Amino acid sequence: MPRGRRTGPTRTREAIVDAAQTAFATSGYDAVSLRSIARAAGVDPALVHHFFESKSALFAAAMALPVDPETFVTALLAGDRDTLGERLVLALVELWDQPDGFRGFLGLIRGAMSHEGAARMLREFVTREILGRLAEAAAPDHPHTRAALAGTQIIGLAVGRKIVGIAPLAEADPAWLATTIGPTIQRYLTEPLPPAV
Amino acid sequence: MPRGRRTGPTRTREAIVDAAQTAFATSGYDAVSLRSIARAAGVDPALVHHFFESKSALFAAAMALPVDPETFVTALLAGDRDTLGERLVLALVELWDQPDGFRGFLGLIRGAMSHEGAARMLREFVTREILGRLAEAAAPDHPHTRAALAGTQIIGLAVGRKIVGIAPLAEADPAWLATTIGPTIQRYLTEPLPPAV
DNA sequence: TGCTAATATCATCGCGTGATGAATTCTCTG
DNA sequence: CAGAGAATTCATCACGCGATGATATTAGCA
Repeated sequence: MPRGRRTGPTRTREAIVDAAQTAFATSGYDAVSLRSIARAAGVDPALVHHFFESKSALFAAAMALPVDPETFVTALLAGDRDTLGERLVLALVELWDQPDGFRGFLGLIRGAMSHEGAARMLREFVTREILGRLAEAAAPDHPHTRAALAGTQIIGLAVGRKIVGIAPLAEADPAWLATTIGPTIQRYLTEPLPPAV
Repeated sequence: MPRGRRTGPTRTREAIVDAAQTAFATSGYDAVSLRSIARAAGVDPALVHHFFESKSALFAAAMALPVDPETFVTALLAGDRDTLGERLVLALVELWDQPDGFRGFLGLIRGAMSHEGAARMLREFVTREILGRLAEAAAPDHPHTRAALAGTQIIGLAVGRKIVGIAPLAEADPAWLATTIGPTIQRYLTEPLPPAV
């Protein structure tokens, strides 16, 4: 390959992030090498280091979300509060099912299993950016606890459907999942909680 | 170190499995090296290969469960069917909270994120050995679907409490979790499901 | 036009990896 | 008490890793 800068506009950085998203979402954090990302992006390995200080910096960049959480939450809150759970499940599942829809989120989940930084990102993102705001708007009391409870069901669904691939879930219709699992979320977000012990 | 077989009875194999369980539960699959396991077990790396054909064979051996599923399930089914969900959550959380209680299961979850073999083990174990049998006993229809639904909530709880460490969950009292999350499991296992689409 | 900064390649370092094979010492059976 | 087989160590292989630094080419601004 010729050395030196290519002529014309440049998309290399984007290509690297793109390849990294796919790789992290597919294989987690440790199993992915910078070299394999560079290969997938059609790029020299050293370029990855040129654009991103380290592997973990690239990981953080790749986890940037493809959907604006603000818009997402606002749209959900605009509808009927009694069906918030169902609509959240439906929206998430459809998002995950898009080929490029939520690669970042899946990578985040995978990464969180073995990487404390990713675990922190997942924790903060799920409970603060999404569920925390929904819980605050939906019920006055204990928004953090409600968000955490709903988070367990959502993470479990994501793992079961998109990562582990438990058959009845992986193939289930999104609408069916919404009517089946939605009420669980609804309960966690809005119904009275047992008193703490 | 002197070469050759040590005098006296031998516990090396167990030491290796033990160290592997801890390591896999703590860090997942890829991030764990055979050498680090050998180091933790106070053993020569080549010994690991002597006892286990490969890293993945060791992983499989390490995932062998510390609790007999048969006994576990039977005990749960002996109680009141209406509180099955609560009792299951309570039993699982208390099991996970024991220092050595469920290292294997946590490793399995972590490993499942990046390792297809582990994902298969998790899938089959959770849905067949535990939840499948509970669902069959608790409700006549769609045991597989019910087991999968309950599985999402349980995996999500395990991830949230023991891996990602979402604060309100990680510190919550087991009994409180049982009364809060138990009804979700109960619903998935026993209440009428929406018709498939 | 000329200079700087951004983009790109290449060569290489040091390290840890999983795996293998030979050598050594012990245990156990007959 | 001999010999087979199990348990253990050591030396080593080939490889892929993340990272670094030198060098070449182009873009964009003065």
